[in-house]
This record gives sequence, C-alpha cells and structure tokens, in this order.
Amino acid sequence: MKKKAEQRQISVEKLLAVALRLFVSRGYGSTTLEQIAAAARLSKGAVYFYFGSKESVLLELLQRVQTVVVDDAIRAATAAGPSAIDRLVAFLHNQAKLGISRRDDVLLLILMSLEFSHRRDKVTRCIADVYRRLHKHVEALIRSGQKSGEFRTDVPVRELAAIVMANHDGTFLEWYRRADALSGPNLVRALRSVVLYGVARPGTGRTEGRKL
Amino acid sequence: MKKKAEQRQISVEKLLAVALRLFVSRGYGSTTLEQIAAAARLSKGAVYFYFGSKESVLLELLQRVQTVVVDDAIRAATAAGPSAIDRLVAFLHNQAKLGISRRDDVLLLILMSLEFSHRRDKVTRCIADVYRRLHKHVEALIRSGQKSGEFRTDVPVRELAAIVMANHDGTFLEWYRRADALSGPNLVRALRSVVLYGVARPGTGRTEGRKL
Amino acid sequence: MKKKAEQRQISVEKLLAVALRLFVSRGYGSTTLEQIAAAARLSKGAVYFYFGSKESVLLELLQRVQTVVVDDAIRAATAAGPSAIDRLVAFLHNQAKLGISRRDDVLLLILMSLEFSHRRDKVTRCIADVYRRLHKHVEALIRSGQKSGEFRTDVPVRELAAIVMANHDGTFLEWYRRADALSGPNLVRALRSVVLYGVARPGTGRTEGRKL
Amino acid sequence: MKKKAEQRQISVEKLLAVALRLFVSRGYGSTTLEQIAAAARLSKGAVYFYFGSKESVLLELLQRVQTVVVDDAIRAATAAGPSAIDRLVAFLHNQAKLGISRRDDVLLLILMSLEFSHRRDKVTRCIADVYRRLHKHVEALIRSGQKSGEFRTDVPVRELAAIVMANHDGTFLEWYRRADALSGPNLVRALRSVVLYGVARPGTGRTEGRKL
DNA sequence: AATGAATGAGCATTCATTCAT
DNA sequence: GATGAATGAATGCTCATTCAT
Repeated sequence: MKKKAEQRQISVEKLLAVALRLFVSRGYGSTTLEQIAAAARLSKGAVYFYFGSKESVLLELLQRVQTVVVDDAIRAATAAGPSAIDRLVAFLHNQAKLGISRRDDVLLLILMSLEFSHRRDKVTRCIADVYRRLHKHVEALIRSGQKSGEFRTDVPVRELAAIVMANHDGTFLEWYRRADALSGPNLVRALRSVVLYGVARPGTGRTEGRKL
Repeated sequence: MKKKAEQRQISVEKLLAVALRLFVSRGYGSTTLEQIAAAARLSKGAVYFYFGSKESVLLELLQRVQTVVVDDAIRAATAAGPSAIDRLVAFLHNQAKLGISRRDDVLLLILMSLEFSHRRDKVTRCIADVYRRLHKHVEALIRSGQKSGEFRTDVPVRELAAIVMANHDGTFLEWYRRADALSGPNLVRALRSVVLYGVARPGTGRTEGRKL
Repeated sequence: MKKKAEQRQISVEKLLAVALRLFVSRGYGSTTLEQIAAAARLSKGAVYFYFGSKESVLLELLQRVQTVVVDDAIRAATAAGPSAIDRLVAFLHNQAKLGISRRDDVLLLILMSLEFSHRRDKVTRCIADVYRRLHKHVEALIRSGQKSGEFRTDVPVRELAAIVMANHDGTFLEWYRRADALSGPNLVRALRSVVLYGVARPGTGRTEGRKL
Repeated sequence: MKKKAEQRQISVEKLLAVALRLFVSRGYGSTTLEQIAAAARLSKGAVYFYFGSKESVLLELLQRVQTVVVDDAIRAATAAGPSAIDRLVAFLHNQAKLGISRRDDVLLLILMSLEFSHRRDKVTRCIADVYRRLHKHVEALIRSGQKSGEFRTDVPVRELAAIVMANHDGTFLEWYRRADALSGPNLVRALRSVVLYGVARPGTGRTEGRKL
C-alpha cells in the first residue's frame, strides 16, 4: 500500500527529473508546463499543486544544484590537501566527475545564468549566489597558490579565477554542444593540462611529472 | 532631400542594431518584435517589410557576424606568421579586440548557439557553419604547432582545440555576466597567459620571455 | 451537480453550433475565432482547448455533415425500392427534408467546397470525399434508370448526374441567397418536377400521374 | 510612342485581368493586393493609383460582368423569337457560350454573390442588381411560356424561375469544381435537356423532335 | 505615372495560471 | 490529491491603406 507521502515524493521527483531534462535541452522559456506535465505523465494542475508555479520548479532544481554540485566541489577541493595545485587538480577532477554523474545539473546552472542574465528576480539571485560562492572559492584557491609560489603572479587573482571559471563553463558548453564529436576522457585531460599549466608559475617545473 | 535608398539603409541598420542589442541582452525568444520595432522607433509592420520574419532578422545578424567576426579572426591568425605560437597569440589578440569593438556580435553567436541548440533549422545550420569553420581553423593551428614542437602532444588535437574554443566562449560569457566585476585588460592578459602556457609544450621555455 | 463530461459535451456542442452558423453566414475566412468564442460565451482559449485550431473546428463539422447528411441521403435513396424514379424521388425528397432540418450542414458543405477549392489540404480532401460519394451514388442511380428505360439515354451518365448535383447545389444556394423571396414548399416542388421530367425518358408517360 | 492614356489603359486592363483570375481562383478575401500587383508586374501603389481600393477593383469587374454577360444574355434570349421554348433555348445556349468565352466573368458573379452574401454594401447591391435583372427576365420568359401553354403550370413562376437559375449557377459551379472530370459539350447538352424537359408542359410533345 | 516605405488594426495561436470539482 | 475546464494577456504575422517623393 502506497502512502500519500510516498506518492507525493514519487511525483515530485519525477517532475523535477523531467523538468531538469527539458530545461537543459530546450531552455526554460521554450519549455512549456504542458511538456513537463506530459513527460511526467501528470496533468498541468499537478505541477501547480506541487510547485505553485513554473518558476518554483526551476528554483527547486537550482537549490539542489547548489547543495549537490557546489558544496561537493568545494568540499572535494578543500579536502585535497595543502598544495594549491593539488586542490586545483581535485577541483577539476571533481568537476569532471560531475560532468558525467550530474551533467544536467551543472548545465542547468550555466544555461539559466545566461537565459536569466537580464532579469533581476529570485532565480537570478539564486544563481548569483551559487556563482559568487564558486568564484570566491576559486579566487581563494588561486590566491593561496600565488602565495605559495605555485601559481603565476603576473595576472591578478580575480581575472585569473575568472579564466578558470571560464574554462569550467566553456568546457561544459563544448561538451553540451558537441558531445558526439568529442571524447569525454580526452576533453577532461585537455582541460586539466591547459588549466594547470596555464595557471602554474612558468618555468618552475612543479607541474612536470604530474600524472594528468 | 532624403533618397529612398538612404532611408532604407538607415531603417535597416537601425533595426539590426537594436535587434542585436535586444537579442544579446534578453535572448531571442524573450525579445518581441514589438520591442525591436519600438526601439527603432518604427512599427512592427516595418520590420516585416524589411525582413519578412523575426527569424530573418536573426539570420541577417548571424550572416554579418560570420563575415565580420569569423573571417577577420581567421585572416588575422593566418597573417601572423609561420610560428604557431604567434598565430595563436594573434588569434587571441584579435578575439580580445573583437570583445571590445564587436562585443555583441560575438556574444550573439555564442548565446544563439545555446538558445537554438535543440532545434534543427536555418539558424542552427548557420551557427553550426560558423563554429565548424572556427573549430577547423583552431585545430589546424594546433596541429601545426604540435608538428613544429611548439605545442604539447600529450592530448589529441580535437580536444585541445575544443579547450581553446572553450576558453574563448567561456571568457566571453564571463565578460558578459560579470563585466562590472572584472578588468577587461587584465581578463585578456589572463586568458592569453593561460591558453598559451596551457597549450605550449611544457618545459621548453619557448613561451618564456614573451610579452603577454 | 454538473459532471465534467457533461460540461465538455455542452461546450463542444455550443461551439460547433455557433461555428456552423458563422461559417455558413459569413464564410470560414471571414469568421474569427473571437466571434466563435464570443457567440458561445467562451474565451478563445476554450476553442483551442477543445479543438486545437480553427481548421479542426471546420473538420469536425464536416465529419458530422458526412455522417448525418450524406449517409442518410444515400440510405434513404437506396431504401426507396427498385424503381430508379422512386429512388430519385426519394433522394430529392430527402434533400428537401435536410434543407429544412439541417440547412446549415448542407450549405456548409457547398460553401466550403467553393471557398477551399484552390487549396490542397485536409479540408479539401474531406470535402472531395463527400462529393465523390454523392456523385458516385447519383451516377449509379441514373445508370440503373437508363438500363431500365426509365431515364433518358441521349446524354452520358456522368454529365446527367452532374446536372442532378447542379440542381441540388444550385437550389440550396438559391434558397441560401433568396429565402425571403421564395416559398420553400414551392421551390421543392419545382425542383422535383424539373429534375424528374428532365431526366425521365421523354414521351414514355412514366412520369405522368405521379404526385409531385 | 506610347501615350499616357494608352499606358493607363494597358495597366488597368492588365490589373483587371489578373484580379479577375485571382478572385475567381482564390476568392476575394484570400486574394491580396500584393498578389494582384505582382501578377500584373506593378506595385501595390499602382493599384491604388488606378482604383483607389481593393473593393473598387471588384466593383469595376462586376460592372463589366453586368454589361457583357447579363445584357448579352437577355438580348440573345429576347431576339430568339416569339416561342418561349425558343427563347429559353437561346438563353441556355448563350450561357453555354459564355461558359467558354467568359467563364471567369460568370463565375465571379456567382462566387462573389456567395462570398458577400452576409454583407450589405456597394458590392452586394451591385450583385443583387444583376441577379434581380436575371431573375426578372427568366420569370418573364417562363410566365410567357406558361401563358402560351408551352411550359408547365403546376408550379408557380417564381420558384420555377429559381430552379432555372439554380441550374444555371449550379452547372457553372460543377464546371468550376470538376472541369477535369466532365465533358463541356455533354454537360451543356445535359443541362439543356433537363431544363427544357423539366419546364416544358408534360405530355404535349412540343419538346420532342427538337434538336438538343 | 508610379513606387517604396511605413502604418495599424486584426488574426490565429500559445501558454502560464486559476479554479471548481 | 489531482484533474479538466477555462481564461486572458501576449506574440508573430498579415494586409489594406496612406503618403512622400
């Protein structure tokens, strides 16, 4: 016998799953509530019953991205040990893992940050929070690497961090647009090499010999 | 005395200019013809008189991006001389210049490639053509650098090129989302450093001493 | 307590009824969805909820015309007995009855066949089917009357049948345009006389004495 | 050297010719001024220069139909001699001739009478005038035939005339919709037979021996 | 004499949202 | 708990018409 709470749980999860898939593949604005409801084998009314609005569905998804994706990434990087290079490698490694296990969650964040960039509402605030945390963390990581002499110091922290994030988002988008033409493992390897050698202090040899 | 040809020119350019601005700032789907017409101080009918459809406005803009942005980028890189590093630097330099003089054109390309990724029509074909050309060119550039020993060979061409393009697109998007928090010149410098040292053959010293 | 199924039935029937009236009195192209919705005391959205498009409303109406009008006409004529004259009389009689009880249904068919004659789509195919069946039946009827010696043989079946159909459609259109100037019963009597004496074999006296 | 008046004449005739063709093949409402202008290799403005409005183009066409088609028909019938049967035959004969030489003119009249039936304006008044004259003439013809004993008297004049007109319009519409499936000469023969034997006084033998 | 530019009212259609049941 | 019915505002697009040149 199914309890009501169970049914609720099942329906909500199903709705979030299909909404995630649709938002990522078609964009938020081009996805209709009808499509979400139909894909979850429910009625439009059910979506309103559970979420109250289309925007709330997106917000709930973004909340989960926040917890699962960002928290994890920061935790993984922090746990990786004292060397900034190690922590950067761990960060990149974790992102690569997410690219496989939670591809759509990460893409949702990136795509919505672009689709909603011109607005000023709950959604943008939520996204901005996530990015703020990510940037803050990456900046801290880089600053520490610069202090320890591992990372280059000829460019300011903020912009160097921005480029690291650009690599992150840009690579996900390449993967999003051209998955059929690219090898996942090779793409990850290329990303790691470029970022690592790109931010490392030139000529110190500290990156050499590292298995990428 | 205004000639008709002049008037046409003025109206068309005005419409394209405001459409570019609106498509980039709000997205294609979220921009209404009403907004385009109003911003150009014309009526919706005028847009149809000149373009026939909303899509055609976008297509015309993408055509121009193709000519101005891609052709120029490739020409600049090709002209830069035999060294692959020089050509890569020229490519990055040219993109940076475009980021200032034609920011919206480049962003249009990137943003539309994402907004239209799930469709299969004239727009996507046009965008795919542009990206195909860019990728082809960057891949050729990298392959030549690998042959000459300037670039790393531990990652395959295709994925290395993809990362270069990811840096390109990703940096533009960072600039798009966080222009207020970043210094343009520093961002360009960071991008150049990371990409250059990232793709260069490690430990050869060829990148050292280069003014970035 | 109104059930949903009831409500649906009521709204659909109301919409079809007003659409029929409007399509016949103003033509399909000159009838707006707004008018249909307003006449049914519903919103435009409701029409789309039930039918999905303006064309579908027309198609549904034509389907019903097919079933009710054509099937009935053929059945009535077939049931009328072995004599071709009797069957023709029955056919005309049935059409006259329809002209009163289902005036708009029959007119819809005729008017749409004209308004859509230049297109090639679902609507025209539906209409063509109806007319094909009617012509086929009338031709068979006439051929049988020619074989039995009841009908004239100095003109080919196909064109004789076409004239019978022309009388049918033409009389309905006269009735449509000049109802106020004509007496329905007299018009029916005139139609029957002309068609009957017109197709009968001249000089055989078979039509004489028949009560018209 | 082309005079201005000549040029005007040529353009006007060209416009009327293409408008007639388009109005008949697509209907008035579905024909755009753009199509008319394009088909005449002129601009929309030219149509306004010559006619002032879309409706005026139709009105001009209907005026010509009036003169050429109706006047001729009545003249031909009147000229045919004292016998009502002779005059009816002449009328039918003339209509058949028009069906070949002025098919579109006659169809324009019929189709517009249907497309505009729900309005009350210049166009409908013009069409009503034409039909009034035609009906009046046919009624007079039939009344005279009834007086002379040539035509049946068991149905009132008005409705008998209506059926004659129904044959006229209905046959033109059959020809309009199914020209490919019908033989013109046979259709005319069938029409003449049916109408003649249909309106003739039964059993008098007056129609026998007449070459149809 | 004729055209191209521009308008504005109108139309079919879409879609997030509401609500009675 | 969940649905079907219904809404209304918005949107891309059409087209007769006007007007300066």
